[in-house]
Formats: sequence, C-alpha cells, structure tokens
Amino acid sequence: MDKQEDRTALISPLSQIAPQQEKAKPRRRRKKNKGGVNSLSGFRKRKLTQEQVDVLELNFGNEHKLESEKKDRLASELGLDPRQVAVWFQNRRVRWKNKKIGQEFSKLQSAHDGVVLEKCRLESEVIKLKEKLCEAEKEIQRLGERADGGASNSPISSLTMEAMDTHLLGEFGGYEEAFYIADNSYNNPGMEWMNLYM
DNA sequence: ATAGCCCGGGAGTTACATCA
DNA sequence: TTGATGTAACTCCCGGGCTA
Repeated sequence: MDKQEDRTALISPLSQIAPQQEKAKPRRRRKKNKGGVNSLSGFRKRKLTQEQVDVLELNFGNEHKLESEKKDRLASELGLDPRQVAVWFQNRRVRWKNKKIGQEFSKLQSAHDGVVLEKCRLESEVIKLKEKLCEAEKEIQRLGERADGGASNSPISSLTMEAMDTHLLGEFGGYEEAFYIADNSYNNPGMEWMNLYM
C-alpha cells in the first residue's frame, strides 16, 4: 500500500481545519471484501500455510523485527507479498507481547498470593500473642493484688507492671505501637503489600 | 534550523476462517 | 446455526531519517 497516498486520501477536511479538536475521531470502516479486490493482492484473506508459518516463526525466533531487505527476501522465498510478511511480523509481535504480559501477570499474582498467605499467618500470630499478653496481664494483676492486700497503687505493683511490660514488649516499647502497622493494614485487605512499591 | 516527504512500527479495529 | 476465538489485514498516528 502506498502510505503517502493513503494518508492524503484519508485526511478529512475537518481534521485539516482543527486537528487538535478531533479527540475521538471515528475510524473509517473497512469495506467487506467478498471476493473483491483489496489493497494487497486482490484475493480474499487466506490462512498462511503451515510451512509459511513455520519459516516465519523461525525468523521471528531469530529477531522480532525485519530489515526491509530481509523482509523482501523472505517474502519471495515464501511466495508472499512483502507487506504480508510485515503484517505477520507486526501481529506476531503483538501476540508475543500479550503472552509476555500474561506471564508477568501470573508471576505477580502468585507472588501476591504468597504475600497474602504470609499476612494471614502473621495476623494469626498477632492474635495469639495478644491473647498471651492478656493472660500475662491478668496474672500480674492477680499477683499484685495478693501481694499488697488491696493497696493497688503500691510502688511494688507498679514496678512489677513496668518490668513486665519491658520484658514482654522489648524494643517496641508498648503494644499499642507494636500492633499499629498490623491494625492499620486492615484498611485495604490483600493490597497493602502494594504500598511497599509506592 | 526547518519543512516536507517517506518509511516503519505500535495500537486499536475489522473482517474472515475455523471450531465446538 | 451460532457464538467464541484466532488471525490476516486495515486505519490512524507518531517518530526518525533524509533532503532540498
């Protein structure tokens, strides 16, 4: 197809006046080709033979883009129009790209699933630890009450509590802070891992 | 520097073939 | 027969190379 002829023929008077305003320009509808003449070779669309496809695939395996010279050579070798070869390579690149995107998607999906699984595991661990902490606090309370015989504000009981807190919570300094991240992550279940990359 | 032409490629679409 | 799917071919647009 003659590109230049094609281009000038397709420019509408409207687009010549205000090309920027033509945001959603309706595409020209292609005519049906019931045995008629098309721009390629005058034949209806036909499937390439397996042999032609094999050779094209072989060449595509070597390089995804063809130089003009090689395209012509390949076309005459296969008895095709050079444009057919160009179109085949173009469509093949699209299929290849879509396949790659699909594979990338699968990889990300399984990684995501793994992260979600780990999140669940950590959450249940947090629940268990919270239960343990609760039990420990009750135990401290009981011991404190027994020790001072009802004087709840004694120096001993508050000291014991402090010591227990430090012992149990270590570097976090307090369980409110320790569980802040975990609690916050409930806002967006399953997607919070995305924040790592944002 | 720049305007115009030519060419190839990407993206999106359409028409046709094939198959369940 | 019909709807889904695959694919050849088309349209539109853009960017790069060349040249006058």
